[in-house]
Amino acid sequence: MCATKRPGVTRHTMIETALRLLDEVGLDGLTVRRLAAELGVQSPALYWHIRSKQQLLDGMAEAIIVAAGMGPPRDGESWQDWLARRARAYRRSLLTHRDGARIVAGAAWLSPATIQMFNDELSALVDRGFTPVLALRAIATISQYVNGFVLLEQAKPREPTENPADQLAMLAGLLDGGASAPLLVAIREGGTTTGDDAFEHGLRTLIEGTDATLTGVRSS
Amino acid sequence: MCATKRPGVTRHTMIETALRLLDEVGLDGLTVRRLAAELGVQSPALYWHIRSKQQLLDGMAEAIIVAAGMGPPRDGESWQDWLARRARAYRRSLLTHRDGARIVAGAAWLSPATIQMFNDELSALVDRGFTPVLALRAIATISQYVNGFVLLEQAKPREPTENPADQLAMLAGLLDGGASAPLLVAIREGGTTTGDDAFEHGLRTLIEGTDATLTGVRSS
DNA sequence: CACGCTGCCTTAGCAGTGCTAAGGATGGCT
DNA sequence: AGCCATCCTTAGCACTGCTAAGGCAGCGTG
Repeated sequence: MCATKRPGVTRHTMIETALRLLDEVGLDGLTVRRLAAELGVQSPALYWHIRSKQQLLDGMAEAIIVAAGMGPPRDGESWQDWLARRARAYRRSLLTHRDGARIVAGAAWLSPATIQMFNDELSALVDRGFTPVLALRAIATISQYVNGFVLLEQAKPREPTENPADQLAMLAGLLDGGASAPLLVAIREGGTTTGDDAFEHGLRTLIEGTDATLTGVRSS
Repeated sequence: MCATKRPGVTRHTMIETALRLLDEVGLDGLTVRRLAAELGVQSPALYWHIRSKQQLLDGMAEAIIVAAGMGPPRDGESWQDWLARRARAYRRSLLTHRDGARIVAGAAWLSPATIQMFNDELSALVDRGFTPVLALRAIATISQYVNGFVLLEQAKPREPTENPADQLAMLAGLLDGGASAPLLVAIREGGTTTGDDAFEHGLRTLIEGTDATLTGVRSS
């Protein structure tokens, strides 16, 4: 296998170049013609290597997932630490490329290797006291959270939100409680719905909740 | 305000019709021309009422959010019950329309009324012992989870997944542990990553985690 | 050596997209 | 009656993903 004879462009270079191009122009600007130009060929040439653009996007999604380097926990690592590390790695990988979350959200991933890895991860959780169903749901829930989180995080600011201070003032005029409205207080005290702090909060919440569920199951 | 003179099509009817059309043709099939035809006009006529298609999608997103009927808790409702009810209502509303999650995920919502409601919700949580930042993050985290969950839930099955049993058998051949691979056991025991049960699991996890965080803050 | 065959790429073009420009019709107001 | 704002039309631009058909290299075989 892996018999790359000597074509100027392969599936692999396509995906690599597409991911690089993605950071420049964003998902909406990533057209087949633009990618072809970047590869030094005409656009229909790409359809020799892929069946459709969606197939290319699927490949990019898998590359992003693989790049996260997830997998079973290390020796001696608690499942809490591992799940947190895994979630952070996943988010990092999504954030690495512009619109990364949108790409994996719109893909029908599931390469055999990914499934195998997923299964290994479940095994690790089962070894640590999870039932198979609980393990599946724990990982799925966290993944769904990370996906949803980064998706909002990468949502383009529709209008470059002029001055943040102005915006706060506008909110104060709008809301009932004036400057003491909880939303304003929260924002003033550094509360955000994106960024590392907000992510860590949600992640901690999920892991603590999983912990509660797990001990509940054990004691029953 | 509300001076609808007598145009054949208004912003409101556009959004309503677009949502109905969405269920038929999906987000990818929802074109301006198709919508115009549905309204009995030519496509450029719509641009008298909206500046761009994205603006239409934003309107649809807000309609979906408003239709969820969220808002502050009822009298005597615990914050746990309320957050759960809110999350379920949100998911229901997203599921009501095909590709609903994709639409709200791609929108820059935030109408003044929505912000006001959001602020009221924070107030309710603050009344029940949350700090403003904690309240903001609790609601944001849950919303992000719901969004991510339904997004995957509504992801189109790329190929209509022939026979489920065949697929299970194929997985069994693929995975290391054979038929006893944790992933297979989980699936066989009714574990899914979409559907009501999976959703309730993640929701419970999040609320229990929030509970833990809250009591942790209180006791410190 | 000439042949044909396969792999990779080209040119040309189709159907469809969001959106704009310019003008026509219809009504209410002065 | 005349004007003007409102709402819709026709025509068309630049662009999209994708297909059809052909060309041109390099290979193995007669």
